Amino acid sequence: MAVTIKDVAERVGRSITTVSRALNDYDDVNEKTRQRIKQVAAEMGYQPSSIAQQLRKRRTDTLGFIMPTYGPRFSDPFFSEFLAGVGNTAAKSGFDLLVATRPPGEEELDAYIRNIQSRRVDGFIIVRTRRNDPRITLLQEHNYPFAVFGRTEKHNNFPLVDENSELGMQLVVNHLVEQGHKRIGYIAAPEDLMFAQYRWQGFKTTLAAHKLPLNPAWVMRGDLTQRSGKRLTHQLLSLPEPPTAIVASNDLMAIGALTAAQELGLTVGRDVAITGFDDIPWSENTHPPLTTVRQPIYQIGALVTEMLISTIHGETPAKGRVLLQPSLIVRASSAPR
Amino acid sequence: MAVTIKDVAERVGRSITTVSRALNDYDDVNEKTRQRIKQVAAEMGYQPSSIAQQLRKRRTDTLGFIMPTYGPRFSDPFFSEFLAGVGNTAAKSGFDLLVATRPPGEEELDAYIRNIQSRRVDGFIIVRTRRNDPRITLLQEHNYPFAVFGRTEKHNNFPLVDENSELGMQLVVNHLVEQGHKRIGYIAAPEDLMFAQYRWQGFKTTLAAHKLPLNPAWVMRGDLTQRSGKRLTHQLLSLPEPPTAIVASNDLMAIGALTAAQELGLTVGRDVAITGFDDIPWSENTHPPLTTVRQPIYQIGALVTEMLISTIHGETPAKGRVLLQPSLIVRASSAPR
DNA sequence: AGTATAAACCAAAACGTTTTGGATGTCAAG
DNA sequence: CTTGACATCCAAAACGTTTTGGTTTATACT
Repeated sequence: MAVTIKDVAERVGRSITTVSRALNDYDDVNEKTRQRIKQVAAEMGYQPSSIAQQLRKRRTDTLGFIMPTYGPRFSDPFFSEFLAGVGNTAAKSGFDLLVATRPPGEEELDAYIRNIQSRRVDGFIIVRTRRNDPRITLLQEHNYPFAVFGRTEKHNNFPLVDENSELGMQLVVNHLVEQGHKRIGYIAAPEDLMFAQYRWQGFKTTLAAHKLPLNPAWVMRGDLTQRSGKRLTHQLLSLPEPPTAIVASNDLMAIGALTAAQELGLTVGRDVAITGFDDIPWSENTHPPLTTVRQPIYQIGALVTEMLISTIHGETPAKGRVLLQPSLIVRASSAPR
Repeated sequence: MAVTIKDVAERVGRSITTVSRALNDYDDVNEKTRQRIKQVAAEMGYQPSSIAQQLRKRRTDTLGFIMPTYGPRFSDPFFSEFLAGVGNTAAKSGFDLLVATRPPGEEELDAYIRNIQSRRVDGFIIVRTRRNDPRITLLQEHNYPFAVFGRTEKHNNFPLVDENSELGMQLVVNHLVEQGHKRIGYIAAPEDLMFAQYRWQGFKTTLAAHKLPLNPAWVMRGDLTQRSGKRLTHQLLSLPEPPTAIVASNDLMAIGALTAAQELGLTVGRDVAITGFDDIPWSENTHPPLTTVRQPIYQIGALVTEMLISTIHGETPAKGRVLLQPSLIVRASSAPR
């Protein structure tokens, strides 16, 4: 068995109380004793049992992150970067990270309930908010700390970070209009995802601001994968009067769109413009490179984690609601006509 | 505060012992009492405190996974897929997953030590083995359960999964030779990574089997990123007598190589062949699509997790050492000449 | 000498479980 | 009426900490 505080206490001939207090730098222990205790503890390789500590301190110093995964071969570049942001920030504040992967739905919610009721973590990080998000409802009912990436329709009396998607889309549409495009199509994200709404709003509004028509036939809805981007683009470009530019609501679908356009013998950037949203690393190296909107995922992960830790500590986070400004990355997929 | 076993006990007018035994289906409690206890527990939303359970049971039912991350904007498609395999398998056996992100080195090893000494997890999952891997040394010294993805040079008396990289490279080289290539270059991975060795071995051996020359000038060493793949390919193709095919030891570098070749005005697949290794999702959609070797990352993650859980349970895993057979995926980047 | 003050230490309680080793009551058999 | 056997229950210990509320001893001050 591992070495416990009792072993150390016996070794130095002091009580476990004194050992504990020495190691935690209380000032009611003699300096010499403290030195000796610290030395012996180090020699013996003593580390307090985190479990016993958690039980006694009534906190776990652990954050929960349940990743919504779609399908088994799940490989979303979003998550590894976000995870790095969360993990590094948590570690900096002495927090551990408990990660699980669940498809959205009942199983997912069960995981939340069990983790709450068994007090396994001190709080949760929520990503990819959905309409009427059941995770948020649940956590609020239980009065459990959490922080969110992605706006919601509810009263936001909880810490939240989001990108300004409307602005992002506005930048995209403005850019396309500058390039002379007048027939602009759109590939939307699944309706229940909150960001789908905001991006769509931004698109629609900006189009209207330019007094450009919004042909319903030019609007498709995909499931965020390349495959669906490709399929829908095939449809769009086969219309009698196809759009000259296609705005996809994420990079993966835009990349699928690139493929589709090329399969139809079109040169992207000249015959048709295609744009994405997210700026995943891949987008820099597509053919042609993809015009897109950059979201600083790593920083968002870090920020949302800081906010969660503040609320766990009982502080109201300095900023309760942050809207980050995205930037347009212009690349060859929307080159001047 | 959350509801404890004591609350349930008081509510049903039984001792906490009886409640505990009822919920755990011991047979020394009256069937009626059990029913009632279970019902009340459910109504009250009682879940045993996982921490108290862990303390008492002397196990955490938690696996540790410390991801070696290079640099802050870290986004390796390998990890999200692997993580999904690990996470889902762990959940199936009732294990949680504690994830951390550390750059290889001292900090990383510290994290292992602390987690071991504070008995935070029951075992570790190790990936991307390195030469003389200090993580393995450490875990063996402490006699701590772990399972590994990637072979090592030590006696393997621990569970281990790897792909047969030699075979993978053999398939690649055979394929290129069939296409008539005689001058084949190589972009190696960092020397301290074990898989770098095996892939290099496979390459070298197969070349020799075909009695083909191995010009030292055609061998470069990269750091697994696109950037280095691109840079090194520039160098390779600028040689007075450049190779006609370039074998990269992972997909990301191969993708960098594609870019470099195109920048030099070459048509990949016709003027020069380029191959990768891993078959990340991206590789299917490069221009041209990348010939590569498929590793079933998700399954590997699942398998290595099963093995770890077996060893934690004190069983010797059914198969202590698994070598998976990769398959060659031929795409246009190595089209017939 | 007596008393207040400070320094150094510690026993015991508490956190919420599971498990050990009975205790109690009932019923049937002798 | 006694004895066993069985069913049902439970008090207490243990897991390894931290914290509370002390006690003891030495020192300084009247």
